Amino acid sequence: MKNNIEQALNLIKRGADEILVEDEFIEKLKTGKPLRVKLGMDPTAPDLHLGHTVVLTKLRQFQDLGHHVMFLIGDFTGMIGDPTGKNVTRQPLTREQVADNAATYKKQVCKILDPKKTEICFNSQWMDGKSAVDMIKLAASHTVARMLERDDFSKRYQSNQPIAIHEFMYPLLQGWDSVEMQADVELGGTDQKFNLLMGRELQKQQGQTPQTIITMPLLEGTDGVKKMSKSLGNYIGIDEAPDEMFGKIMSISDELMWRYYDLLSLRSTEDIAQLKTDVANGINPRDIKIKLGEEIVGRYHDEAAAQKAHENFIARFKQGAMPDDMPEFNFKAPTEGYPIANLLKDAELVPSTSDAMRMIKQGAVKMDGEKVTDKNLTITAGSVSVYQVGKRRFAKVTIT
RNA sequence: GGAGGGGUUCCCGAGUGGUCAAAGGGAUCAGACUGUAAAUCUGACGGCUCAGCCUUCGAAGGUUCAAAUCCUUCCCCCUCCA
Repeated sequence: MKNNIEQALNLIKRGADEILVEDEFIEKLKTGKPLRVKLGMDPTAPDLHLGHTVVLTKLRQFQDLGHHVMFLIGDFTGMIGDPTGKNVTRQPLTREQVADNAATYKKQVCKILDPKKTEICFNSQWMDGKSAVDMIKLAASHTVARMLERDDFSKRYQSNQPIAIHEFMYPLLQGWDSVEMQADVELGGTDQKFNLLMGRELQKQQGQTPQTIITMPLLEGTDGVKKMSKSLGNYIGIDEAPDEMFGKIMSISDELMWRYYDLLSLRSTEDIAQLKTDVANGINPRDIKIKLGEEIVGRYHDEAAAQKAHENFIARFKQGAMPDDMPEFNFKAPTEGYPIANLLKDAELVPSTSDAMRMIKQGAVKMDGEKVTDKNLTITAGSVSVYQVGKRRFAKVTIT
């Protein structure tokens, strides 16, 4: 029994940034009762990438350990918007936007969590019924000075950026959710620490045992340095096509792969340790990365898609095969023929004819598998060929 | 309100009248190699009807044979003081 707890603790701690308070958490585990584990998300942009799934994966691990998982969709708080201090006060979402996003969220989240074992909550459920008096009571529970401890509030305050009064309510409301949900554990990103701690405070005030908070680090993007984000273009979206997803995972460095294993894989900690040993003993890290790729693609698509993505990858990059399907184009040639540079540009293989010229110079362009060396080449009507730029860009072009 | 600093090609950042399509780094792309779309090395990296031409250095004007660099006005950011 003691061993079980240790194993569970190890799994939970894997990749986690902080567990507050760990001793309390161990005590909770020792009771053997399923813990009520909370994760809240704002239904803002429902376009998830792997970075967002780090906390969800942790939640899934809890689920697998037999705990009760509650996924909270902050449809009420979403109308305020977590004041992340990105710079200015956020535009509140409308009810409709929130409802739309919430539905998308639910669908995507079920790819990671076991839907049958997941309780989905909406905080409008208890917040809508709150009176003005309740709200004032809640607001009275903490001081402005305490709120200003929050990093982004203090930064904004110091730099004379506006902080609307209602933004102070956000952490309180999030904390109140924990009270309503009687959470034993709450997960969040490292940036959520303040809000998570607020839950502990409010729970204590209400005579509940304060929740354990577990913060998860921000996942590095495919570049291995900056955090994964859409705007940096280093993300892997969970809606991406299998081949693309698999390829992107294969493109991460061998080093970063272990980070992804820790934070995204549902494999046991022992299993991962074994993989590390294997690599140390000379197994090609590529093969270990393939396993990761298959797991991830399998989760967001299915087993067959994962298998196929793997095969396609091997075929294309190891054996230089062409992909099964590629974009097709139909162009009308002028009498003197279609200049190759324009063809490549029009087929969206390169962004400009200048780039096409460069690619030809660098020997990156192939027409039906033959390297193109003449940049003044023109294609005459009646030609149907496959054009390739680099290893990854293909297009089938018919000239009429 | 006062004083000062700054806006350069995707990002950071050099560049104070011609040798500037603009150093260097990052990102990206390509080639080689390989163990992979890892790592490493090499190269490319504004556009075009591409050995030539055209357009860029916050915006608009101006000086000059010649301006990212000088002048004028405007817009925007930052630091310090009040």
